[in-house]
Amino acid sequence: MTPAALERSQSWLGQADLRPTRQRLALASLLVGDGQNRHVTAEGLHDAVLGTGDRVSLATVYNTLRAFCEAGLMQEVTVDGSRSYFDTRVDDHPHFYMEEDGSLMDAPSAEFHIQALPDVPDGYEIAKVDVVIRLRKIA
Amino acid sequence: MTPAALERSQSWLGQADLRPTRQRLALASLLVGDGQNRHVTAEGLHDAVLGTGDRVSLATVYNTLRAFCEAGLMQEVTVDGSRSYFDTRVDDHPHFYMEEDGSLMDAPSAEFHIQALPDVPDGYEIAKVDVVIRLRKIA
DNA sequence: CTATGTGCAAATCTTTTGCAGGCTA
DNA sequence: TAGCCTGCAAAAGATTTGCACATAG
Repeated sequence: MTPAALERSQSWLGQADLRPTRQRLALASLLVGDGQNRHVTAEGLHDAVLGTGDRVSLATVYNTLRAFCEAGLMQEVTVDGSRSYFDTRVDDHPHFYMEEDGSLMDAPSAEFHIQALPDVPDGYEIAKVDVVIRLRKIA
Repeated sequence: MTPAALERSQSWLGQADLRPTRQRLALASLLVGDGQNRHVTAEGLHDAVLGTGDRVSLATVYNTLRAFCEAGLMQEVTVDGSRSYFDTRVDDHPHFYMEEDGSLMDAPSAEFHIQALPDVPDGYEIAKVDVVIRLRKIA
């Protein structure tokens, strides 16, 4: 982990008053160490952290991702019934989902626009609008 | 099951060359017996069929819903990581999801419009655009 | 009769939880 | 030191599967 990545990870955790433990720093540096947005699954992040030589249990990866979401550092994105994805970008934005390999990425939202939303039933308000654009490889 | 519901169920299965077994007819009549669209979970449909007095195993409900999807009679909708929803309406349309009780319904799509979609990465084409409008009860 | 369906129980897969021990502030 | 974290293994929940029996065409 570079010094810059360490510092980013520490301040990211600090924002949410989460203690900078070894495991959290290891995960945070993979998530925000380079300042880029990431979309990960628990399994994928676990593999990635093992790849760096750090040892973090899968249960801790799950618990930590959940803690990051509760702290508002990440958000969960539902695209595939069988797995949860976690996104380091926390505003409401559309996603591309590659059906081919199950990867998820941000769709350029500048070019995306919803012209009109349907009327919401009485007594309800919109919590969030999820847009997932499923992509298929052209044969 | 009314004669009309039976006939609708039979022709629905017939469209897809699925044999009209007792279990499939029982499920189909709950899904399309009255000509309305339905959004169900496997568990919910299983409870419903038991409520009518018919006996269908939960495994068969799962297998049958999957068969209906493969046959193009229904589509799976992903809104909640922990459960699958199945929709009898098979075109691409937006949904309302009530976070409060986990129910799913069609959003009036006439009033819904996407003005511009982001550019799709080279080599890919859009398979489907999923829009889920999450609703929260106003306090 | 033969290929399809069905039911049950067991297997799978992802995610959560209980609890004993470890570590940060 | 006190409370928060972590790891492990076990639990939990949703869905799938193997296999023997049943049934539609």
